[in-house]
Amino acid sequence: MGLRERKKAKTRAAIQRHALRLFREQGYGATTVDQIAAAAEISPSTFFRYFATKEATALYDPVDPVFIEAAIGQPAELGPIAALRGAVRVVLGQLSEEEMEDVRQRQLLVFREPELRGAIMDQFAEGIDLIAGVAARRTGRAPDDFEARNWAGAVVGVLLASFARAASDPESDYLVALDQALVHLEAGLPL
Amino acid sequence: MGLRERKKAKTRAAIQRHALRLFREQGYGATTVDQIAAAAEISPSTFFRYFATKEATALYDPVDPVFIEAAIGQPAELGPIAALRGAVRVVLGQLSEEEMEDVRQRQLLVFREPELRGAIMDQFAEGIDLIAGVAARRTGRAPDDFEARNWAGAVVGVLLASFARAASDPESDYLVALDQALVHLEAGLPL
DNA sequence: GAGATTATGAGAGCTACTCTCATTTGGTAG
DNA sequence: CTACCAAATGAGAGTAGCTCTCATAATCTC
Repeated sequence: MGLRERKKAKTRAAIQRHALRLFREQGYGATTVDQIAAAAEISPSTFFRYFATKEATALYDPVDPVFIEAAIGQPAELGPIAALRGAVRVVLGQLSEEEMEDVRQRQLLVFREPELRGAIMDQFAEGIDLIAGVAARRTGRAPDDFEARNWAGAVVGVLLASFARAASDPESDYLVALDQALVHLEAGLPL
Repeated sequence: MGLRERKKAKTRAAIQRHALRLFREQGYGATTVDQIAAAAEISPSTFFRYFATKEATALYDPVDPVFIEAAIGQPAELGPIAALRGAVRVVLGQLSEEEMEDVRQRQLLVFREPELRGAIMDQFAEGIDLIAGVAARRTGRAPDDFEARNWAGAVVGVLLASFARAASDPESDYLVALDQALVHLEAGLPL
């Protein structure tokens, strides 16, 4: 990696770090792009070269692709839910205490700020596609199989409910809740 | 209802009608609030007195509250999924051909435009609360019961997946797909 | 019909975001 | 080391969503 690439990565990280700090300190809406740019010591023009929107600074999550990899890499004999649970365990196990906290902070922020909540949707729409794909492959179905997509919708919905709950109750251990949610789903969601 | 109220309702409807028409004709992003205001023959200021955001003109759905009413009003002996399916049947049965088409058009629009897709999230977050509440009442649980909320998350996720599918495949009969999705969910989502 | 409410329009102002162009900086070939 | 090319940056102008204020006009109440 040349100097150029390293500098870009550093600039990107600095923008996000300052952005998240400012969001936490003074709220998302009250923070302007100009403030973020000033804090990161770049021009406002440059800000938009790194992040297409202000939202994106809060939404960009380097963990996501890693998680998908892990889900695909789970042993083939596992059912799709077991594979997801395994992936969660593997990925979160690799994160340092500090990284975990960053992930959690960003999730809470995104779920609490109405302006950001909206943007989750796109990620979840992608999530359905990805999870349906993983499930279809594991059960030998076509990638656009109706039941696989339906199932993926339920998985994403369940995760969503867990995140929403975690955001409104910061005390809860959201990893435990998330795992319970998947177990309940695996059992066919009895009520 | 006095003249004032009637006029307001008419203005509101006119704004939405013109907005949706313009969105369809030239796309959501390419339509400015000024254009909508001009088409509805009001000032741009007045536009924002009726709709807080441009998005809201596309999202406001008079059918939603009716649907919740119908779900609550279903016979008590039905399971929660059966109650939802019944509510869908009842509500859509009451709509005229034209109203159905309006509802469908707006749903497609919202799911197709990335800028709008985001805003669905808030509605779905509310949806989880509402559906969890209905389910909890029907099964004699606390309103914030973990499993009821988890189940509601799955329901919402499944609906989401159906809508997304319908938006990308306009030929499909999305009412049938929606019902199938609920049946599959009721069966515990076997894969 | 007079006075209190409420809806409206005009316009100024803020901020997210886009685009263009000149300048600087990093990589590379001779 | 120099000369050149490509990429990164900053400055600034412009668009559009959205807010706020204030004056005017329409509706409601008595």
